[in-house]
Amino acid sequence: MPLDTTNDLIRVRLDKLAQLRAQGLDPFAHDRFDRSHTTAGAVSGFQEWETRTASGAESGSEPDPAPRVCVAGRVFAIRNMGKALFVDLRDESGRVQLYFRVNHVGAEAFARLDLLDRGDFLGVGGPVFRTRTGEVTVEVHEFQLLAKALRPLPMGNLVGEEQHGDVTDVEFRYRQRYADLAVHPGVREQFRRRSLILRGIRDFFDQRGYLEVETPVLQTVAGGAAAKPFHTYHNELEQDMHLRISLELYLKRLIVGGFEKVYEIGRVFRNEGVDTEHNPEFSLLESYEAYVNLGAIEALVEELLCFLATRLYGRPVVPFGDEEIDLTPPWPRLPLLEGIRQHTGVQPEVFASLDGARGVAGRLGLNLDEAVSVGWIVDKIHGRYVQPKLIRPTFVTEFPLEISPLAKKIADRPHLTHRFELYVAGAELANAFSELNDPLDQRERFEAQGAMRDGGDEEAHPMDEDFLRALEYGMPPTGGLGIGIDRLVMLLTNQTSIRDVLLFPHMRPEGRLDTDPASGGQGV
RNA sequence: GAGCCGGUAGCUCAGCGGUAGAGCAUCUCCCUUUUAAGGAGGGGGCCCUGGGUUCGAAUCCCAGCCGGCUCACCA
Repeated sequence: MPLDTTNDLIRVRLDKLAQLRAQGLDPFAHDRFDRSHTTAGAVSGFQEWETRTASGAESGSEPDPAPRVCVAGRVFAIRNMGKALFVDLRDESGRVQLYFRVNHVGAEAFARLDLLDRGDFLGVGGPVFRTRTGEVTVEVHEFQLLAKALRPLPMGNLVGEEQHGDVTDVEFRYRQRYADLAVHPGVREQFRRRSLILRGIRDFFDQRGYLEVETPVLQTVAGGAAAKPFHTYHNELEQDMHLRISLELYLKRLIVGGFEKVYEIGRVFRNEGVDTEHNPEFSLLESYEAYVNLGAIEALVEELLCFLATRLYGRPVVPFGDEEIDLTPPWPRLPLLEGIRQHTGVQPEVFASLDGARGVAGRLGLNLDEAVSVGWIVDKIHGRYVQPKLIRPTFVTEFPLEISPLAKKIADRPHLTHRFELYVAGAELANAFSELNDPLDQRERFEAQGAMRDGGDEEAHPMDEDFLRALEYGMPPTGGLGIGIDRLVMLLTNQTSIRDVLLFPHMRPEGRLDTDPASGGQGV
């Protein structure tokens, strides 16, 4: 939305900017400000000086002068007392109060403070003292306006750590995250924790000798998951391309190539709906390790979650609403059909035939339009009746073959696969297989998926000849893991909406922001 | 995709057929250590958009846009 110069609040700010420039004081001309302290550092430094001089007075030694500081930040509140003026200044570290007085800065400079607005960036210098009301405060002797805010920030009143009359409109906060972040230290903290989790994941895998790699985002065959891809086009090559929907197939190519432990944290794109648990682009962690089976991957996930929770909370327990979830291993293993038996009373034998499965699905009130296979039905029943009950971490195991085209068969029950999905807090958090490394079997699976694709299943796995060629060179037995990072961050930070763990969640375009397509304004 | 709820000043919200409101913010004036908020006075609106009903619509009706929640689906 272009700057509305008819708006009073904005016009006043533009006017003040013009006045500053007329005085040769363009705030946007500054390209640096040397800080001696952060705001929090200025306060703590002063408090240390206080205790030092208090003990110095007891021993009768000469007192140090009060510390002088240079601090910079955004102005959050201005309290004008006539010939004195107080400002709340905030930076990333916290806040400090500023005290301006005519005879400290001079009448001319003091008058210039009329041109200061909430939201402006200010750099100041002067000694620190404690006011009569006990607040540690910088007595400003010099100041520079470092940048002007032409728009008023969406904030209510702020005094100390309290904030009143805050912006609560979630649409505003997601669309204008910059303003949300500027005004809400708690939101910045949320994303700092996300970063900490990412750092933790890397530390975890690096400590275990895994190699972090990067694989293509632009692909001609987008596979490795059941999802619809985004389409794009390479002009020069005149080639249709897809954005990747998973990392799987390229990472397994690397296992073929002789890397024995690899992982990637990457953005993937799925052309599907948007809600509190889904964003069209999201971050996925996948790891592959040669010569290990599913049991090793279970142990790996148990360790990873405990490691991350302990980093954040000091113990392997995460908050969940007003309660807590204990992540201490071992976590229970629950075969898929056993979970369904426990929560619906339907016996596993019923799923021996498609007709039996369809009958149960109908009785349970499921929409059968797409019920093309037993596996599909089992998955739906699980999603609806079992998954929401799995609050404590649970490995659901023994997935049907037809919904697991990349997982090894269980030798004595070839309709099932060596696969688990991890559920915590009623949400799927991880998906892992003993990776199918038999290229002949893999080709049959792809062909079966192709038949489903021909049958109208847009999410059936596409044939990938290059991947098959890689398997044909030989891939060792391998354990693979996938974890949705955003869901993981939601779990670890007790958030119920994926938008609150994404800095810039996907939103429909704002009507009036629409640019002329001919001018090429909007990307993607 | 369906149902329900919402969109009014920079922010938070009230108003729900009869001149567009409040608090904070903003502007002017007074005040040299204030603390959500000293005192006095002033300005500020495409009431989401487009149709309709009506003497008259922010308010009622229809369609649409954007968002939230629930459900269906995908991680």
